[in-house]
Amino acid sequence: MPPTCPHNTEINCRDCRMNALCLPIALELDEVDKLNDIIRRGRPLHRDDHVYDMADEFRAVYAVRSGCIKTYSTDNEGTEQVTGFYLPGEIFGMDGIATASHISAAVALETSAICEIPFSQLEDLGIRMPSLQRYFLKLMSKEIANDQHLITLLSKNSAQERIGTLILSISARNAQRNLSRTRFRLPMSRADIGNYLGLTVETVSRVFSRFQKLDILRVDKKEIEIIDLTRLQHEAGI
Amino acid sequence: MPPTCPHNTEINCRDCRMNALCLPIALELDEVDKLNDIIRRGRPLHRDDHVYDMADEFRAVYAVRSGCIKTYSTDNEGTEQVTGFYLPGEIFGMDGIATASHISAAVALETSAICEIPFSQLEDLGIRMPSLQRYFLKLMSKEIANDQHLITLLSKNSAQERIGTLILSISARNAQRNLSRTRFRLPMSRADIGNYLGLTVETVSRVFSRFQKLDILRVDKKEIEIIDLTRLQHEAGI
DNA sequence: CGACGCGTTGAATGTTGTCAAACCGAGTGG
DNA sequence: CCACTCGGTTTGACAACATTCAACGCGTCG
Repeated sequence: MPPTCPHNTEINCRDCRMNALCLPIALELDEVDKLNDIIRRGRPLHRDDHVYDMADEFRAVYAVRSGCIKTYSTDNEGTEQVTGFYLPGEIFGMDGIATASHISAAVALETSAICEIPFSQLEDLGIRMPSLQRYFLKLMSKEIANDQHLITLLSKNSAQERIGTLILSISARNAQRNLSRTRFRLPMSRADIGNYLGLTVETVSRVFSRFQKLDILRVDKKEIEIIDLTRLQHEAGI
Repeated sequence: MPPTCPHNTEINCRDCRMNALCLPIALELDEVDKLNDIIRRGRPLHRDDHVYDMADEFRAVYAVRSGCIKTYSTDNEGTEQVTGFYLPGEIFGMDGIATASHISAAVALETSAICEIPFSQLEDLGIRMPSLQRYFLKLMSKEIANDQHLITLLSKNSAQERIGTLILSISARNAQRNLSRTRFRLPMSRADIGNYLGLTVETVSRVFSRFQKLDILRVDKKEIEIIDLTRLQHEAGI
């Protein structure tokens, strides 16, 4: 395996191809090495492997190196609420800080590699490296901002707008990683999309069909091609 | 004015009647004094006075000492999304950390007193007082948890359940401040409630009427009395 | 007094959910 | 090799809940 292969356990932050998106972006090179020293990289996760479960003790936050992680919570009646999809370069697991135990679960949607960042060590490092501390606060604040965008989406927008917005979000995040903005594979099922956006599977399916009929998207199972980006933005209300 | 009057500008954290809910809860007495030194208390805000506007430079976070603060964001078409209601003892304004400018606005719903906590000084203090740093991270994490509860509410619950849950939330937060759990005044308008919960004013009004007809609530404009708490919890899906 | 903001109520409309059926591809076992 | 199941997806018909549009009541303030 070349050193930059995302599934490689031996990789370090300095060489990781995500270091322009991930925590290292805030750090000087020597600081990156200190961060690298506390990070634990396990073997790749397979589909349906859990990173943590609801109510698990909170010990670490995580960075996605490859694949896709879904976070969700379950209420007392057992119904799931998907709270986020995390792509390479993104950090998840910050929900547990307040209560010392996770209020959501995290599961791999496909074969994924993640970096585990033990929180107590990250806190210690933050005290010695204010830029890291500040960047971590920024990350949490960004998480709040994301959640509030989702709240607005759920509160104000139609099924079509919600789904259009999600596709555009994934497209933009792919572009950040120098992947195609217009052709990609959705890592999540229709059920996950519907759950995340407060819609039924049937509605999700119908909206995909409508977008296809309107020549805005070409949809083949999970493969998506955005044919008319402008019109998709318009239908998404952007 | 007695020293504990919530509108008193001269009050300090040590004597503030909210110190069992607010940031001081994490601190030793001498640390509270250090925190107190950086806090700025302006004159009380009146209804519709803004604490900050969208896109204002992020300089501070804020604690509510009395009254009620509403946060909201506005999209490019000018439609508002209410993102939160903050009661005494609660902290708001953390949305701006990521972007250095606020992504929402904060406005007083009634005469309110707030404490301004300059963020750069809070950061400095946090480096010297790890317990403060940790508690602030907890606060942000709690904000994330709140947002995710709202996401679930919007995504999965009916109008009746959403409104019931909001009333129960305000009731519980009142109880924390040793106010009545069953009789209180809603500080926000029907429009704000609807906006927050993704419903129209008419729907909010209808649900209040239904709860009243079912002898679960007694509603008189903004005055609320919870007559049957158990049944309200049931209707709210709890 | 009249205008206005806010809240309530009614009737009609519509988007989305529910229920049911069928499809499709992948994997399994006879 | 084929029939089979199974999960995920699609489509249709119908029902339900919330929205929309409209009217009205009530209190406040100029």
